[in-house]
Amino acid sequence: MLEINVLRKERTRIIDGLQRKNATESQLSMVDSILELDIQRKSLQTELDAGLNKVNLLSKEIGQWMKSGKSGEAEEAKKTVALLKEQNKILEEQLTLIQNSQEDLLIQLPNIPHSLVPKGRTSEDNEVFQEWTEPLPSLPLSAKPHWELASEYEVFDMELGVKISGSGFILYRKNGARLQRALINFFLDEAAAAGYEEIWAPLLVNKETAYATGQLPDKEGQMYYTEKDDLYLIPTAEVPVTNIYRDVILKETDFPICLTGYTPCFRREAGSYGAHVKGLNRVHQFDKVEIVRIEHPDHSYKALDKMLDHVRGLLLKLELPYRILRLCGGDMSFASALTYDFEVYSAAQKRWLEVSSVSNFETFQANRMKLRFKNKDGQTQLAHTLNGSALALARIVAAILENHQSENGIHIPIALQKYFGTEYLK
RNA sequence: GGUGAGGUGGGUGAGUGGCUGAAACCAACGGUUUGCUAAACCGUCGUACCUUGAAAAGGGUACCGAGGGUUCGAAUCCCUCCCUCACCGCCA
Repeated sequence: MLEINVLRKERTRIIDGLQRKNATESQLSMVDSILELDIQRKSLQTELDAGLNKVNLLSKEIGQWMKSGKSGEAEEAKKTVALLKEQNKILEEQLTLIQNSQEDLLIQLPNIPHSLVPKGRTSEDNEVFQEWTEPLPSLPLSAKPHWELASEYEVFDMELGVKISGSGFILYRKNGARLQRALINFFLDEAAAAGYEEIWAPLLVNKETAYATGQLPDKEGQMYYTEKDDLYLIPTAEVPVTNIYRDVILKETDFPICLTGYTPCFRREAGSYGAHVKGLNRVHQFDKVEIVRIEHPDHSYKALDKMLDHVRGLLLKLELPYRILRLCGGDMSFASALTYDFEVYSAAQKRWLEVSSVSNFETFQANRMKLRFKNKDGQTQLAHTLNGSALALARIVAAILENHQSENGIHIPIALQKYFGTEYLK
C-alpha cells in the first residue's frame, strides 16, 4: 500500500509512476479521489476530536459538581453531553465511512516502479539485464522435454498426482523424490552460508497475515482456503516469513534481517491453461526455498544486488545457463518497485523458463503490515522488504533434467552430488 | 473437544468507576563519574491520527486481546468473540 503522505507530497511523481506501471484510467483518477477524501477526513477528524474533547471536559465537571452537591448544574450538563454525543456519533460514522473508502482506493494502487524499471506492457518489453554470454547448450535432436524424461527416469508421475489429488499435482518418486530433497537441502545450506536465518514456517495462515503481504484482498482467488478454520494455504514462504515482522518496530541495529525458508507453495492457478502448463511448468503445489530481507531504506538496493548474487551463485553451481531480466512496468507484480527475473534456458523446450523472481517492495508491504524502525532522529519510519526465490524446485528439476540429459543418464551438477549421492541419475 | 484460570506499555506487574496513558521494578537509550570494565547517580523512555508552529516545542483525540453495551464518565461493570496457560480426553 502506498503511503498517504507520499501521495500528498509527491502527487505528480506518483501519477507518473502509476503510468509507468500501466495503471488504468480509473486507477489514475483514484489519486485525486484519495486526496480529496483525505481533506475531508482531516476536517472531520478535527471536528470530531473537538466534540469528544467537550464531552470529556464536561464529564469532569459533572464529577466535580456531584461531589460538591451542585446537582442542578450536573443535570444540566448531562443534557448537553447527551446532545454532544449524538453529534459526535454522526461525525464518527461519517469519518469511518470516509476512512474506509479512502483505504479501499489506496489499496487498489500498485507500487511505484523504481527509475530503473523499463517502460513496457508485457513480458516482451522486459529488458535483458544480464545475458548468458557463453554459447547455449545444444542438445542432440534426440533430446527430450522433462515430462518425457520424468517417466523414463522415474522422476515423477503425473497420473498418480491426478489420481491422488487432481491435475496440477505432482507425485515425485525414487530419483525425483531424492532430487527434491537434495535440492532443498542444497538451497537451504547455501542460504545459511550467505547469512540467512532458516525458518520453518506454518503453511496455513490467517487473514491478517495474508492481507499484510498483499495476497488479500486482490489475490484471494489464487489461494486455497480452508473454510472451517478460516485459513489460507500459503502461495509462497514470503507470506509467513515476512509476517514475522508484522507490527514490529525495529532498531536500526537490527538491520539487515535475512531470512530463508523452505515451504511447499500452493496456487490455484485459476484460469491458467495451454501448452506452457505442461509438465512442471505450472503446478498447484511446488516447493521453493525463499529468501527474505528486511532492510534500512538506504541499503535496500544494495541488498537487492546481494540477493541477485546469491541466486546467480546457485544457478552457476547447478551448471545451468541463465539470464536475468529486469521486468518492465507492465510485467511487474503489483507490490514491487523493482523486479529481476532469472530464467534458465531449456535446450529441450528451446525456451527460457522463469526459475526465480527477486524484488524490492520498498515500503509497500511494510506500510500494510506496519513494519517500522526507529531512525537516528528517534522517529518511526517504514522499513523496506525484499524477497526472492532461491530457488523454485519444480522448474529447476525440469531444467536439470532437460539440460543435463546425456547418454549416461542425467548428469547431477557437482555441487549437488554430495546431496544427491551419485554423479548420474539413472 | 471438556473444565478451570487469565489476557494491562519491550518484559515483570500494580491498578475494581472520575486524581490512570496508566504506579513500581527490570530492560533499553542519553549523560555524569571512571585509567578501562563494572557499579552508582541523573535524565529519556508506547503507537496512530488531528491541530498550532519555519523549526524546536506544544495542544487535542483514540488505544489496557477484539467488537458491542451500561454510565455524565470505563483498564475497572455487563455481553459476544478471539487468544494464552493448566488439567482431562484424543493424538503424530
